[in-house]
Amino acid sequence: MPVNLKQLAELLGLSQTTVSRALNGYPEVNAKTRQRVLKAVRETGYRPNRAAQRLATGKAYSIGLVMPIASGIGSDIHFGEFLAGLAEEAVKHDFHFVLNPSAPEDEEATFRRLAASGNVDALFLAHMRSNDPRIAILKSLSIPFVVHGRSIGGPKDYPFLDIDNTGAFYDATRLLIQLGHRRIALINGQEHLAFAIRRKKGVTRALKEWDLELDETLVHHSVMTDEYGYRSMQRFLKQPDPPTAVLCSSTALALGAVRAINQAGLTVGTDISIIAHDDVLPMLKPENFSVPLTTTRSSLRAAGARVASRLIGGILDRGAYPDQELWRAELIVRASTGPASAKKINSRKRV
Amino acid sequence: MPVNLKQLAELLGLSQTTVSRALNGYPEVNAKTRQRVLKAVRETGYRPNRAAQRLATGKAYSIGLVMPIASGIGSDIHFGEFLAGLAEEAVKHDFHFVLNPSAPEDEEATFRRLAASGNVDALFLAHMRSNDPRIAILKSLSIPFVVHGRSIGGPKDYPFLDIDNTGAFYDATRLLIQLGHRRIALINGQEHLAFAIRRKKGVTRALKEWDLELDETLVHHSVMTDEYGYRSMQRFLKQPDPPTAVLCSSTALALGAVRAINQAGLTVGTDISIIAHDDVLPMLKPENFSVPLTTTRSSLRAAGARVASRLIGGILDRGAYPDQELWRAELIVRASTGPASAKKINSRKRV
DNA sequence: CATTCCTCCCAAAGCGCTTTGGATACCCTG
DNA sequence: CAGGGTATCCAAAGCGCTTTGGGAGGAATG
Repeated sequence: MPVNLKQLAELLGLSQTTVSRALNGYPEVNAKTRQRVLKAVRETGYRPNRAAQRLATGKAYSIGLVMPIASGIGSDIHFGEFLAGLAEEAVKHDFHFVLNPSAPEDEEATFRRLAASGNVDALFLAHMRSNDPRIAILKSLSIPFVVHGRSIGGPKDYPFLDIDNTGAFYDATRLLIQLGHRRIALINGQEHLAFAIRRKKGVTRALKEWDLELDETLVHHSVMTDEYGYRSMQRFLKQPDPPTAVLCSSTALALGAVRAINQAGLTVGTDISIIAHDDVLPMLKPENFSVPLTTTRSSLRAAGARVASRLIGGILDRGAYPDQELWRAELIVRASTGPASAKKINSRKRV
Repeated sequence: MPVNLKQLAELLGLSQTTVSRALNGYPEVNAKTRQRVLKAVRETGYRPNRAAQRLATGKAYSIGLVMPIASGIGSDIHFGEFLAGLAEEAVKHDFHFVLNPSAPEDEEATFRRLAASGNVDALFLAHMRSNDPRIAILKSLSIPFVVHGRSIGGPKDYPFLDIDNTGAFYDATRLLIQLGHRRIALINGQEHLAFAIRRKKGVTRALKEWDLELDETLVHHSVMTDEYGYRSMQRFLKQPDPPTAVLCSSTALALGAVRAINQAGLTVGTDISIIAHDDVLPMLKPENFSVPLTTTRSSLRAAGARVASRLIGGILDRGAYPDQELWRAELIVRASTGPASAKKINSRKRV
């Protein structure tokens, strides 16, 4: 038997209007009265009825999530982690989700349906590609949205939260170069994804500053699972002139890469250096690697929470959030990076 | 400018009452009238306002999801797949989700809060353990729920959807035994999870029928990732008397196991047989393995959809669903199973 | 023919909140 | 002391649906 606004108002000897206004921060209510109201709320445990608020305000108090069910995305470990961040924040504000599993070819229709339904106040978007067409669609539907990541090319006037992928991989590459590495490999995410393109750009840029060039045979793109990390590294090591250092776009990839390295009889950090991007997945901590991993770190869950904050803030029009945010990833040096070994790697394999 | 009930009623020259009843399947409305109403709905594209329905009925039209954020569960690939099934069905009925990320120790509090909030009509529960305490909690909160999986021990009178894990692994083991295998290994999910316990039981039972015993050194429990499959298999192969067949609790585990097998210079299907449980993950199809995988198959996404159906059906009290369902997994024989090789496996390694 | 019983429909009262459009009292100006 | 602000509060009208409590009309019953 939760108490409702009417009862609360009676209890206080006030009108519903005043109580409502006190709670929603309107100015035309005496400070003392507001305190009384707040106190009564605490004592009675009053919680406004969301259904009634929805009806009265026309807001849905929920955010739409188009869940990609394409191969290797929806079931991706990163998705769950980001979602946890989103949900963590949403639950604080009593926001709901409308989860829409959707194949890539149906996405546009899904957006339209969702926008027209009035069931969501805002949408969230991820897995940006270059010239991603979804941004234009969402704009034309004039429904608020926040993108996680950034497209490449096309208009830039849309709200997003991204990390500085170029910068992160530039920094990482720079570190490797300073340690004397010249043959640097990259095990990256899928080629069409914006973050992967930017990370590669970061590597290229750093190399160019030292008059080095990125060897395309030392770049692999794939779904970011441990298995592909293993395969890629294995193939790199088989090359006539294998890399002395490798950058991985995720700790999962790094896990596989490390295994391939060990299996080749090499040691991470001395024979070959490795830096991974760390999304701070609870199940895959870089400090727990047999050789603790040097990483560029940025919490995916924190990003999820922040996106949720911005979406919710926008809906409640509380507080002014920046429209575009670019988070800088931290470069954290651990034991997996060391000076380029003089020893020729392939010679080892012939033992 | 969506049309609402009032306008629709005016358009039809009927009262809101009658239109509402026509739409909600009440008997006291003439069949012809109902047809007229339905036709008008189609033409106008009328969709009842969910917020208003919520308020009027007191139902939330949404289901609560306690998302485990414990290590290796929330970010599990299987979670995403199940969730996609849930959402797929929910979206058809315009149901929302309340996602609650929660650490295991906070789960009880989360349940209470959720039940008291009135924000959800029903809850969904998964990752059953033996004597899982959460069932009793949910019962005491008297909120409808459906469990995916089943506890082991404790009262059995709660609604669930499970697959016959014991049966599936019994069948699989039987097949292996019939093919002449005697040393059979099991790479299983985490030890405390009910499905893993049951699968092991299935193996044990089948072996016992042939007067064989499950060698505990041939059983590994772990998070079901490709990496652990690899590690487990590697260790099995190093044993003095390695298995000639192995059962994997997921295709991800099998992926790793296959790699270990190949790496040892052995061939799947001839030197060593392998059967995996297949949750039908779009990114990991058993038929696409280098040697197509024999599996026990049961779609996780279908299970998600079914659980959603039952939850939603229960809320709308439409249709009678069985309270407890046990799905039988299909045993699908492909090329990864063959007669036990006469060749001693370890001898190969010494070449 | 009077009565009862269906069948089919309607008016109106909520559900619990927000918001509009005043009121009232008090304080300042000039 | 009249006129104009200002600060603070309230009554009531929705939001769009469901549901209660009839009520009219015709068929069936006695």
